[in-house]
Amino acid sequence: MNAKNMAGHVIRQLHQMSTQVYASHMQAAGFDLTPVQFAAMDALSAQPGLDQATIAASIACDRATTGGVIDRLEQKGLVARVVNEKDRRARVVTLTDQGRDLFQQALPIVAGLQVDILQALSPDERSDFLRLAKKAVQGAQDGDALRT
Amino acid sequence: MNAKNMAGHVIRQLHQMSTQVYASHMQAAGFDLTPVQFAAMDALSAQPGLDQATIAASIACDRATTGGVIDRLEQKGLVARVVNEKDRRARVVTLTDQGRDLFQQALPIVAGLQVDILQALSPDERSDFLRLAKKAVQGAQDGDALRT
DNA sequence: GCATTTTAGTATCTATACTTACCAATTTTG
DNA sequence: CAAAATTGGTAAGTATAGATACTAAAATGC
Repeated sequence: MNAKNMAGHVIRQLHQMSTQVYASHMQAAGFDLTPVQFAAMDALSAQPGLDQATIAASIACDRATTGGVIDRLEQKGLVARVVNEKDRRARVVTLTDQGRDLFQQALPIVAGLQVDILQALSPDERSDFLRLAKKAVQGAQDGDALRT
Repeated sequence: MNAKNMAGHVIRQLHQMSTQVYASHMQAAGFDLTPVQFAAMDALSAQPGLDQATIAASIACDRATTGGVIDRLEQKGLVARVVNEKDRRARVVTLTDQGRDLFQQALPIVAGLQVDILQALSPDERSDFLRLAKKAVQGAQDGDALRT
């Protein structure tokens, strides 16, 4: 059994390829937004005022990583962070006007590049792959692989 | 179209899950070896004396990343690095005796945990998933997604 | 055979991503 | 209600992962 054929190795390469496609498309479209930064903005667009821990759960990162992501979004002026008066440990995060605008512009680009990530697969294969991938992720969260 | 259903996001989660499963199994078995470090050792086990650029191509990392990986393996005493006298730019990397031993011990653990990464899928689904994933990676390398 | 280009490796910078440890605030418990 | 446990966020440390820029060495072109 060669390491190159192991599931973990193939998944890692898939991930690298995916971020490459994302980066090249987004750079070509003039956006300075990483995949995780976009995911955080997507979560905030759907539910404004989430705290960082809830964002972390939504984008599947831990609290420390999410803190850094929000830091960078705040530095770019795309989100605002305010201490929650009801629970002074938590910070309420919202998109700024600029953040909302940028997200709306980026959304069609990000949605459009998804097909290019799996460009080598036919439409049928793509939907098969996505179904299996989602099932694998879902099953792991229900099971014991991702214990937070 | 929710970001959570996009291919890129699902693939990122797959990757996180995969590294989690790897880390927990390897830690339980008493190994201090990351997935990429293992992949590098696998490449060196199959072809001793590779230079770093060839290792980089083999494990699908760039030269800078691979340099760091080899640094850490060298610090642990698992690989040795010598300047190639034929081409003084290149460094010939080989597994040490200790590295070879450790790799042989780790190999069955790493091979065994691959099934747990896709634990939510049936055997048929697993092989379908791996076939599609490999095709997607392969197609991207032939195409224009991963241009080195 | 010398200039140009390419290649191998390193260094630096940024961005996930996780761990552990810590502080502060809130909840739970006895 | 006070002690204990939990939770939200940050900080420090380590490991990919890539971009860019740099040095040194080798290959190529003319």
